[in-house]
Parts: sequence; structure tokens; C-alpha cells
Amino acid sequence: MPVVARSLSVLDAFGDGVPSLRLSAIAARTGLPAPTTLRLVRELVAWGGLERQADGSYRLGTRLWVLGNRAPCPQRLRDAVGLPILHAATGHSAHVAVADTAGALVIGESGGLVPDGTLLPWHATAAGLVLLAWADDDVRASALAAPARLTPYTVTAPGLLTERLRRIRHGEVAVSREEWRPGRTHVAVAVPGPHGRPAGALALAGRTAIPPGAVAALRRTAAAAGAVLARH
Amino acid sequence: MPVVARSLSVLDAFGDGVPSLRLSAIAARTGLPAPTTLRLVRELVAWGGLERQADGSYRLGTRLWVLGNRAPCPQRLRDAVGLPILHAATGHSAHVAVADTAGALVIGESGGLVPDGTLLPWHATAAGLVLLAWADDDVRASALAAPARLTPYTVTAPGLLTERLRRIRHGEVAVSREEWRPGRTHVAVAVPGPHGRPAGALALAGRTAIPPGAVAALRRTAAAAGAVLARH
DNA sequence: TCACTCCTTTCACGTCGTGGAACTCGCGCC
DNA sequence: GGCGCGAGTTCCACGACGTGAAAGGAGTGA
Repeated sequence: MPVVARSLSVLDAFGDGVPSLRLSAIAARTGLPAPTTLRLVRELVAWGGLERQADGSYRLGTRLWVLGNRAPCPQRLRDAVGLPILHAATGHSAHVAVADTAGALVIGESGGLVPDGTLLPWHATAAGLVLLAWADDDVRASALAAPARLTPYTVTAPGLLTERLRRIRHGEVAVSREEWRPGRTHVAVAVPGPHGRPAGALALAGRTAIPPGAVAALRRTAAAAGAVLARH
Repeated sequence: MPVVARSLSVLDAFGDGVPSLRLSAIAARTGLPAPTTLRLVRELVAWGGLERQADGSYRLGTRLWVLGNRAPCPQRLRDAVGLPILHAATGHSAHVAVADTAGALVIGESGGLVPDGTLLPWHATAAGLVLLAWADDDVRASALAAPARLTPYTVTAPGLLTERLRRIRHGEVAVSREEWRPGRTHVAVAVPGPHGRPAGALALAGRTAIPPGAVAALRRTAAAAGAVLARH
């Protein structure tokens, strides 16, 4: 592995949401020797991508946060969707999510039921299922390998999940009825993106079933957002 | 410069808010030769920190956004401050900002007057002045070199600005009366951070003057937030 | 005091990054 | 069409720089 990729894999070591890591933990996660890890970590600290804490452990730095906020793609996706409008039109809480390594990451919301920054599990949420349906094979395989039972209604049988993903790929709306949180129903569809893959998932959340009219509005909004994104 | 620092400087080339850059522009901004730039850019694209667009130009990638959102420090700062409470207590729109390269970046707000993600100019906003007062010498020098006149009330004389920064360093509250936007008054104080530097700036925004009582509440909130941050 | 772990420094080795030169492609201009 | 120019890309010999085992601190618990 080249040096640059190694240094970036150090950042990836923080990818699953751990707030801080010690040097040995980073070395273990990346598989790099300790001295090499130390050198890379120091360069990242000098840049601001990592910060050293008082106890010697490291955490992701502000520089990374600032730069990440500049990334135009999730911004454009969120803006293209017009969440407050969808929220007002359907009367349901709306959110957009993009594929992250460990699940579907909520990058924007309106209505308050699914806060910004939430990491939704692949197999138990509507947005997660939509993104998983088009994810890389290895991601899908690991997601289906050991699906956690989060509520009594969580579907965990790999065969059933694979069938759901197949239907979603054929255009069916993804539904999660209390599979993630009790008393919460989600529906989601893909926002069309480049290369035939979704740019993200657009979802509605409610305390009860989502009526067909709201689903239709969701579909229209997702299609419109995809069209907006397509013309740069 | 070592390889890792070079690759990170490529990311920094996008730091001032440009949505996309061509290869030659990145090479020009970083001062790297074209072949070297190409190699680094390709590694960053492979990782996901950059994305190549249809026209061949590059933009910051989703991976960077996702990782940046995981950075605990701005999250903790925003959470520690309790913006909605400050907003409710003072009746004024409140926001928190951290130092970015080109100004003060709003990382959280309540009240709607200063939207999240806004880049506030150093010299014409209260939060900008607070952060500039403790910024590195070279940042301060470049900020004071050519302060833009944004309204008829913008203070642009380097001598006056230096004097204001001196007072702010001595604990005085930073005030901007219509220096950034007509009809907007800001006041800001530092949220104490490690090494005697501010972790960020906490500010109130209003359409009229901010009363002394609100400023006192602002001071108390900033001090309390600094204390929360100090005990990890 | 010893044993252990984690972090850090050192240094000889050789891999891997380097960037000038050269090639290709697309575009605009005469 | 021919020519010139700039941007992006490939190639490759040179040597700087990254590498990681080994050894040296520093802190902690027994």
C-alpha cells in the first residue's frame, strides 16, 4: 500500500464512530507497525485531521470537519430534495441519507423524528435498505451476514432480506414497520444518481403507517431531485 | 515537504470554498508539479476524499463529509453551548463559530439570523473578531492586510482593528454594529479552550442593539461551556 | 524490584515517490 | 488543412524518503 493510502487508512480507523483511539489501537485497526503509525499520525495531527487529547489518545480534528462541510455533493443532495417542502406536503418527518461504511447516514432532515447525523442500520430501516440494494457486493454480504434483531419486528432472515432488496432494485418502495424503533414506520425511495446508482435515499418517517398519497409525493420529490442533480 | 503533507495540501486547495478545481488549478494552488499532483489526486479519489466530475474537474468527496461529521470536537462544542437555551433566555438568535482558514465558520445556530455553515468575515463580525484575536500571526496579518468594506459602517483601518483585537484579548466583548450586514448587530465572546486559546466563539445576533443583560448571559454560557469542555 | 505494556527514537536498507521530458488529445486561430 | 498552444497523461532513471526491526524510555501494577 502506498504512503498516502496508509495515512488515509489511519483516518478510516475512526470511521465506525469511535470518538477516540490510542496509538496502539490505530496500529491494530490499520495493521501498520507502531513506528509507522506514529509517523503518519503525527503528520495528520500537524495538518489538523487528527487532534491529540490530554491523555495521549487521538480523535478526528476540526480541520476535517471544516473540509467535510465543504463537500458539495451531500449539500447539493440535501438542497435538491427540499425537505421542509416535502415535510409540509406530506405531514410526515422527512430525511435524506447517503451510504456510509457501517449504515445509512442521515445528512438532512425536517420534522425531528430522525435527527441529522443518525447512522441508520442497513437492514432495519427503509433508507438503509434502499442504499443496501445498490451497495457493493461485499458491503451487502457483510450487512446480511449478522443482521441484529433491534425490535420484535426486525427481519433478520438473510433470504427474506435478499428478496426485499431485489424488489427495491425493481422500483418497489422500501418499508420498515417498527423494525428499527418501536412505534416508527419508515418508507424510502432512491434519489437517482449517476451510473444508475442512487445518489442517496429519501425517506418519510411516522408514528403510524404512511398513506399512499404521501408515498406518491415521496416518489415525485425523489425523481425531481434526481433531475436537478443530473444537470450539474 | 513529505508525501502525506503534500496530499493533504491538495485537500487544502479546496479550503477556501471553491466547489470544484481542475488538475492544473490544484497544481497551481499547491505549487506541486503536474505529474505529482495527478498521482496524489488519484489516490485521494480512490479513497473517496475527492470525486472526479464528468468534465474532468475534481470536488471534495462524500467520504470526507462523512468522516468530518464524525469529528467530535465541533459536535461537543455545539452541544456544550446549548444554543436553544441561550436563544430562549436572551430572546436573540445565537450562533457558535470556529476558526477556519478564510474566516469564522458557523457550526451551529438557533434563531435563524446566521445560518449554519455561514463563513463570517474575520474583521466585520463579532465572532470573527474573537477568533481573529487569538489566531496565528500570519492569519491575522493577512486578514488585516485588505479588510473589505461590506457596509458603510465596516471598520477597515488596520490600526483600529488591531486595537479592537487587543481589547478583545483582554476580555472585552466583541461587537459588530452593522459592519457586516445592514441592520444586524452581533456580540461575541470566546468559549475557553485548551492552551489558553478559544475553542470557538459564541455570539448573539439581533436586528437592534443587544442589551447588557443578554451580554451577561452570553458570558455566563460561554464560561459554562468552556468548563464542560475542559472536563473531557 | 521486577515484569509488563505502551510510546518513542534510532538507523541501515531499499522501496517508492519524484519530476523532467516526451507524447497525446482537443481546441482555437490563421 | 495546418499550426500552435495548453491541459492531461505516460514513461523512467535517479535518489530522497519512507520503512520497520531493534532498542531505549516512561509509566503502571504486582
